[in-house]
Amino acid sequence: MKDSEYKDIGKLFKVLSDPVRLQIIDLISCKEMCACEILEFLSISQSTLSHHMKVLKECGIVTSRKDATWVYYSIVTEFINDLKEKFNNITSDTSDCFCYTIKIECKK
Amino acid sequence: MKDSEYKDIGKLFKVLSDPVRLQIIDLISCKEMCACEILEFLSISQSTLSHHMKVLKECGIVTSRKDATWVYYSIVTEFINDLKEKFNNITSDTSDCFCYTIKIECKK
DNA sequence: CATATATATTGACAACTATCAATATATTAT
DNA sequence: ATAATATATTGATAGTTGTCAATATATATG
Repeated sequence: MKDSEYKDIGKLFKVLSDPVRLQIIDLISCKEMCACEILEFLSISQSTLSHHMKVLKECGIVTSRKDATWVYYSIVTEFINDLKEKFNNITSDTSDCFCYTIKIECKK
Repeated sequence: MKDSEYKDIGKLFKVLSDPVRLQIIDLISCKEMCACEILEFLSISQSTLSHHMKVLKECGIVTSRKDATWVYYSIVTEFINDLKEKFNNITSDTSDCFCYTIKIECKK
């Protein structure tokens, strides 16, 4: 696995490291919700929610569609599954770990 | 799911959000390694590695055993699996999502 | 005891970010 | 047109953290 891939996966985990964003994901994984509906469940300001939704969208975890004044958000399941698979890869003994491809000189 | 649970899971994802720590996990998921061996694979200082190993240990993802001057690190698989399960819970429509337990007043 | 190696800790600094109030934009209803 | 509602953007701020050099501690070896 390349350096850049660890960075990319790290960025996604960074997005998932915020408890509010985890709550949002939990909510919209049950059903599609508009921002004002999500906001009712949380105790944050509207601008903060808007910020979180932007972060979730920009990284690919969430998608949205606009209907009149409302913006409906939902989870991109394939994207999440892809991340899960990559994490499985990292946490198990797989041949594409860079410990098999990089030669090191260890004095041990 | 309680507020504190989202916080706890968020903290674990925070730990996983660093690309260097992801590399370390990838390495030691292949086989147990001592710090100096891990260091050979990475381009960071020894003190930085020590810091990362402390973070990984303190959150429960990694465990260690000391043998002479060497400290050997390995993954706590059950812990990782537990996190994966919790993430599956968050990213799917499950009855313990707080959208089912909290009553909201939405004008929609 | 002295030297070398392995690991941990401390302190400092730069970079990042979650949050809010205020404001802006867009759409609907009256 | 005006008011109300939904969402986004713009600073500003406070808190967090990854990194390194320097230092400390621990163990083995000669």
